[in-house]
Amino acid sequence: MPDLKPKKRPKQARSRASFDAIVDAAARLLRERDYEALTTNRIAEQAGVGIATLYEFFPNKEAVVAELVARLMTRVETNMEQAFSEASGMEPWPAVAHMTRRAVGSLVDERDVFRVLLRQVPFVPMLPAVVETRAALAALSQRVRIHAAGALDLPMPEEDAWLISEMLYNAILEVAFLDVSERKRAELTKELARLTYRMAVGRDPEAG
Amino acid sequence: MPDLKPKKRPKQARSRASFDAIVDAAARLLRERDYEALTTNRIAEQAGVGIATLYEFFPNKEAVVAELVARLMTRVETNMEQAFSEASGMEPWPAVAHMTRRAVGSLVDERDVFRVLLRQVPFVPMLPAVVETRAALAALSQRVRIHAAGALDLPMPEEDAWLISEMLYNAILEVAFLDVSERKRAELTKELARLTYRMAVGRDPEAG
DNA sequence: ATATAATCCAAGTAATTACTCGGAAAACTC
DNA sequence: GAGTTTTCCGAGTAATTACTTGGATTATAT
Repeated sequence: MPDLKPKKRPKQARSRASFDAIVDAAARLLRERDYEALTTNRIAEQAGVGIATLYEFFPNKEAVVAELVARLMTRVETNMEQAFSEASGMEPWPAVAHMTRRAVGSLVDERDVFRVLLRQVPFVPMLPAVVETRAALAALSQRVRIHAAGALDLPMPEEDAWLISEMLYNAILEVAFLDVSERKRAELTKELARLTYRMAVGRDPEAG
Repeated sequence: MPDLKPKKRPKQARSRASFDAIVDAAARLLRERDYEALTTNRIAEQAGVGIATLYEFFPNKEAVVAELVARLMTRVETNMEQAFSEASGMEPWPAVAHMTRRAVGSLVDERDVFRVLLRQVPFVPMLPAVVETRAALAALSQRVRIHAAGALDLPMPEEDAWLISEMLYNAILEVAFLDVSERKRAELTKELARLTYRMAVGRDPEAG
């Protein structure tokens, strides 16, 4: 694995602009092409800086991608933490619906970038920012299961929570990546929350 | 998209061996390295044939990968069809458990290859063989839902079936990819089947 | 046996890649 | 304003890539 940290943080306003332009350019390129087409020379060109300027701040191509992922994920994390605290006062079913909605919502704007990063770039799913966000989803499903224990509890609490969070995570991605109207996406998101609740609790949220 | 069909099928035994050696070599390389490291020259070298021999049968690198995917997926499809017919006489819950077990089982042997192909190679998830197998999973979840209608039916049958199959598909992959004992994998697989049943039917398979 | 078709291949090519070099220009420090 | 640090960059490089060429070798057909 190559070094994924920027080799130098910009210290002046001018270079901070270059640094940001490089990261933004990488995102812009991923919006329109595959990861395969993402080259350092193209990033620099798109960013309007010389290729040597890119290597002034990043040790290699992967570090640029890692920085982009970090930026995207902090937005997602902020969103999720906020949603989590909002949901803390809710009943289990509205809480799950709310969290699911926010999770999908925090991905849709940049869905093309997320799709390439999370589904094509080998090292991205292993990045701390991504791993931590997935862990938060596992915590959520644990919490729902405890708060609203079903008629029959699940026999393997940890494993089931892990499975539920894996399924939820992947389905959130799929729903966010879909190219449908926002109305349709909202419907699918609600159904996804319902299915998650069914898994965790063992009965439908609208059942007696 | 490049042409994914082999440019020429081998007609003699000698060339059939070369053809197979090329596909096998690609699989062998993917077992140990990323897709990025899969090059035509390396494939030919691993296969013990000249690079020009590879291009005698395949128009490009992607066609080799597509042929490998086709071979891997026919084995999965055969497995699934057999499992499907076996499950046709069963009650819904044993049927789901059986199908899930077979799905995971048909991936584990080549999990390293499947992981790279399905999670890193952009065009593989769109290949007909893969799309068709996923469609079969959607049909399964539909069937379970109808056969064992829950206390409260799902409000959006098609969308819910799609969501369930997406979640099941991804979870099957995750469970198959895990590096755990076969005993642990069997436990996880059963729990996955249970969660799927909960989603589709709205109650636990062991509940009254 | 001869002609035809299938199979093989090592060396080579053109393009692309990630990344470096050597130094100029601009911005801070005192 | 002299000196120091930061920022910038385009030309260049070494390595790697997918793929071609031109022909040799082997099998099949008649």
